[in-house]
Amino acid sequence: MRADAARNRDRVLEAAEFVLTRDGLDAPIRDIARQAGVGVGTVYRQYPTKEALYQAIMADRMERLAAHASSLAAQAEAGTIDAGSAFFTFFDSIVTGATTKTIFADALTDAGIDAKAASGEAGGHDVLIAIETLLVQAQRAGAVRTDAGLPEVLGLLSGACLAAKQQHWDAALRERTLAIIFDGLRA
Amino acid sequence: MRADAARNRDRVLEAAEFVLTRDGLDAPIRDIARQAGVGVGTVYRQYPTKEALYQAIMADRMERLAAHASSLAAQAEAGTIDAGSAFFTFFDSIVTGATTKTIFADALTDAGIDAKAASGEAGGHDVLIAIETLLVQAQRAGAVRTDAGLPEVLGLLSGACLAAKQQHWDAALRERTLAIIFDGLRA
DNA sequence: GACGATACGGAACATGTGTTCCACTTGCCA
DNA sequence: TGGCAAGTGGAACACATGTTCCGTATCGTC
Repeated sequence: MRADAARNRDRVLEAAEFVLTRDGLDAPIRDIARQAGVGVGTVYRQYPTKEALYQAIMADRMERLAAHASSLAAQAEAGTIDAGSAFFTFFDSIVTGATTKTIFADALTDAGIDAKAASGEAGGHDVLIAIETLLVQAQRAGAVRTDAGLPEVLGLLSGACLAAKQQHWDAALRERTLAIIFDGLRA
Repeated sequence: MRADAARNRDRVLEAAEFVLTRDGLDAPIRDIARQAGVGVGTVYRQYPTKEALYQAIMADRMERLAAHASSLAAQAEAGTIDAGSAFFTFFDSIVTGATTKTIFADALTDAGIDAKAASGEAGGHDVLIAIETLLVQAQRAGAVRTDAGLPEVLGLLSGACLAAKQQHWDAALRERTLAIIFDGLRA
């Protein structure tokens, strides 16, 4: 691969993340290309379709999310933090992220749908596995009711993300609303 | 107004509700016209813009929703049913409706945004006033925590609607997820 | 039944956006 | 440095969809 091609690939990915995060999924490819300072042809050379570009960004986001969740799970396992805090902190951080980076909400929802498609055992996304780990740990620690499964938690999580996104929750409203959800989730 | 014009106006409204409910907001006007058995010109004669058509349907829906909420509020006031049940029943029926009639979720969210725009006193939509009445009654009856305001309830409500819509909740999942939210809302 | 006004249908237009294509440019290697 | 393969930019194309327009059909009245 030529040096300029590699440079452009990174610029396109960066620009796509920026623009999609700002404008949502409906952002035109032309905007992404302009942001990256390249032509649309260059974007299409890297990602054959808009869907592919979107998938690439989602995969990246999901990976980071999974890493965050795994890190919290490991700390909880080690006893550095308690499992309940780990679970609720993660939940909160996702919703907070969704408020500003609107693409988060859709991503999470997509993941949830994937989860349903591959329901039961071999859950598709790493994020989902990581979230389930946090959930189970919190339940073992007695911080979360045991009759709440992954589907319910994902429903609450993406619901909160979607509402936060569409209604533009401020920090105070987010805190109060999450407090209600968290109280419902407790054992 | 000519008789055929009046007949078509009703057919268009009916078709629009059907198609928008089935396909969501992105449904093309042509589909609505075809469903109504008229040309697009006829649709545009009744509603000068797609937005106007959407608003007309939303207004209709909101009116019915408000009527439902008011009816429950009146029953609760009269002591026929208890205020807590009235509130939670209404909440449940909205989410159930959103699962099949996907337009509900967007409508509710829009209403919520309107509410924020006209925040404070003279809340715009009748539905919101009716919901707030149900909420206050339930709080007076000791069935709902008093630190939950209308914004929080609307957030939870539209969040649940949006998640139910996008993740295609079945009845069992809806019931379990709402149980968690309701537990969080209780005093 | 005739006639004017009203309404209709759907082709045509405007616009936005995903995708392709190719003449031109640029990086790499000998 | 010269040559060519790889890469680029953006015009052009394809297509979906909101909206307008007008020749034609229909309604209501006399």
